[in-house]
Amino acid sequence: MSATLKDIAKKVGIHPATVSRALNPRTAHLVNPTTVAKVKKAAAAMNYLPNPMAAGLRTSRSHTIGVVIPDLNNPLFPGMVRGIQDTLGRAGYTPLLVNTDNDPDVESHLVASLSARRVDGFILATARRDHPLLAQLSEKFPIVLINRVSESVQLPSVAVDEQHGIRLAVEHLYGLGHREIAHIAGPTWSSTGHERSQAFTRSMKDHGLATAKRISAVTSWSIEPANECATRLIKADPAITAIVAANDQLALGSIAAIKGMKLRCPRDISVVGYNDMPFMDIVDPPLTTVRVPQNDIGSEAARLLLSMLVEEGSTSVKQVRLTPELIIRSSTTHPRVE
Amino acid sequence: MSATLKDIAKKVGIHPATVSRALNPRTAHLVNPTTVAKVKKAAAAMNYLPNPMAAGLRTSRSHTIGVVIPDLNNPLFPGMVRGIQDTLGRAGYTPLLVNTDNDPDVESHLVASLSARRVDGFILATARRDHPLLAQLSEKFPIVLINRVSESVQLPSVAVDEQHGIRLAVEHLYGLGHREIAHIAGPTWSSTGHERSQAFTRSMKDHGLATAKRISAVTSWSIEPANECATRLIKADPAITAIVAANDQLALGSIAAIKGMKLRCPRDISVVGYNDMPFMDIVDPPLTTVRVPQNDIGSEAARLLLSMLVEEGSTSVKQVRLTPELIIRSSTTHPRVE
DNA sequence: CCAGGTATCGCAATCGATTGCATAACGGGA
DNA sequence: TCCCGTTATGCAATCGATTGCGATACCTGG
Repeated sequence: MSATLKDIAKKVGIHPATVSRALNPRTAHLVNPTTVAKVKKAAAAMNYLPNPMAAGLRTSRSHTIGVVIPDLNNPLFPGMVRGIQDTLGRAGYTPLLVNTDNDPDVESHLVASLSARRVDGFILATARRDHPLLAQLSEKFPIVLINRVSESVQLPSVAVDEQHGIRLAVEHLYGLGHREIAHIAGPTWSSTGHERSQAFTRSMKDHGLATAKRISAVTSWSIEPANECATRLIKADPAITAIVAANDQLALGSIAAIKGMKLRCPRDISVVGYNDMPFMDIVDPPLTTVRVPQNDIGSEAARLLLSMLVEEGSTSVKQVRLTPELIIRSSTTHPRVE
Repeated sequence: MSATLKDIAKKVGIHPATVSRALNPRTAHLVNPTTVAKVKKAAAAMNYLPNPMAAGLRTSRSHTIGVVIPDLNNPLFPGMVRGIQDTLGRAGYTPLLVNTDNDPDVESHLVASLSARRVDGFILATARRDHPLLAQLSEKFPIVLINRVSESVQLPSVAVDEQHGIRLAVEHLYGLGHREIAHIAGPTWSSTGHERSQAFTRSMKDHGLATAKRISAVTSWSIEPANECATRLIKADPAITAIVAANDQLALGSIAAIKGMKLRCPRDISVVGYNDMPFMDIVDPPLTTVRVPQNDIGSEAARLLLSMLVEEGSTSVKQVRLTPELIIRSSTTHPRVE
């Protein structure tokens, strides 16, 4: 089928081993520059493509990275995947992408199947605050967490400065005149949900505002539960003039709740989201939200993992935090004066 | 590291070849059932995982499929990817996902890199009506096209019955009383754009409606060009009361155009989209659109490719068409009576 | 002119699973 | 009893690239 090292060797009249060395940049200095040139020409002429299985079998490195995503349909993730693919591809690595549907059983099954494929490392976006799988997995593979972090194990990660992001949201609302601000928190098992909730409390306190009974957590990152949650919150406390949602889906659910109660957003209640997923600029109303650098998270994580792959020894655990940015649109305005 | 066939063989006291046969369902009948049992138990005990590189090297099959997507950020595709992953995974295959950004150069580069990885086949969502790469690629690999089809080469494909989808849209508008209907067509280089445009003309003719100067094609599947295009169309022909857009992005662009001209959708002009991407139910206004079975397209394509992988010989080219469905929301209503 | 490098390259083993062929054991029919 | 056909298993080659080790040739300084 495709040309092999042996074919090239025969053509040039040298030994396959020399061809291998000539073609490998790391060992090319061991072979005469003129023969390197001849080999390269021959290789190009026969359009030689190295067989990764043969190389991988010998070196036991597949040049392959397992990328585990909770839900690809969540528009937050494709951006990260893009970043991962780009920088991984540039380094000669191929990502193997899988979906867990937020199901731990599915996850462990898929991780097992990726291990069977002998991936060289993992990028995981599925971390829970306390995640049993992570500890044992991190002993066998280099791992980088993205978007979320783990509290049970210290692992390399690339995430967002949640404190900063939430502060941006709160200060924006405060600046508009809001004082009665509520928070629809994400699931408590996820670090993002937890951190953003904590950050909300802190930011409010910084402004001398209380949060008692103003925080309600949802059990999944989706619209419907947020709708119910926000409805309950508003009914229990009609003084609320603004909501900080822990992500865009929850913001959309909150807006649905507001509409469902025959109120208007932002006239009656302002809403701020988090993530800035695609199309958040054209929903009704266009969502004010905290934009996270999705692409950068992905590429940064890939870079981090690649560096771990070369320098095996270093035990330092790098934990990167990227800075989010507030995107002001039309779901926020001054509180109504009555 | 991980246990090998030899390890198991030593433990059970037999030859590695026998272990291989015992573990392979296709050859297990060649070995004594009792030793099969012993081998399986030992394999499980040592939690043996076959090395796909070694197997692939010998058999020259990687159990890997290249999946080429134009743009993962387009919410249409993650659904298909899901379908592909599920049925491919069930069969022991792993998809290798790549993004081309709709750039032919990037595409050929990525396809080359997937070839180098020795994928067993391709699923391509990037087909153009006349696609030079496809012919040569299809000689070397089994290929299935999804979403789009190719006209220059007859290739297996899984797509949508565009005629039916567009007819649903036109009949819906016609039923509401619209007669002055325009079409924002997709890029002419894509089969979907072309077919939907043709289908629009045919469906209009079936109702005795003319389409002269009522069709305008855009050069990329994105919002901004559609905005300009729709603006031009409406300015040139203010009698228009409804627009059939060739996909949801174009519909969103059309709605932006309508708003930009201080008109209202659907009061002044109704708009129908195509695809039913996520969140189309919460944009402003919620979009009436033709829903395509994204998951089914993916899983059907995977099934098709898998069947091609087993029965090498058959030269029949299966071309599947799935039936779309109209989702009526709030971007369409009766035309205004003036 | 020779010893000790150094540059260049060949040899052969190796990674782990697969598979055609050979061998051995066994059972039944003539 | 002998032969032949199963059944079960072993043997060894093979896939293609990598790499430690050894061999050769050449070069330089003493």
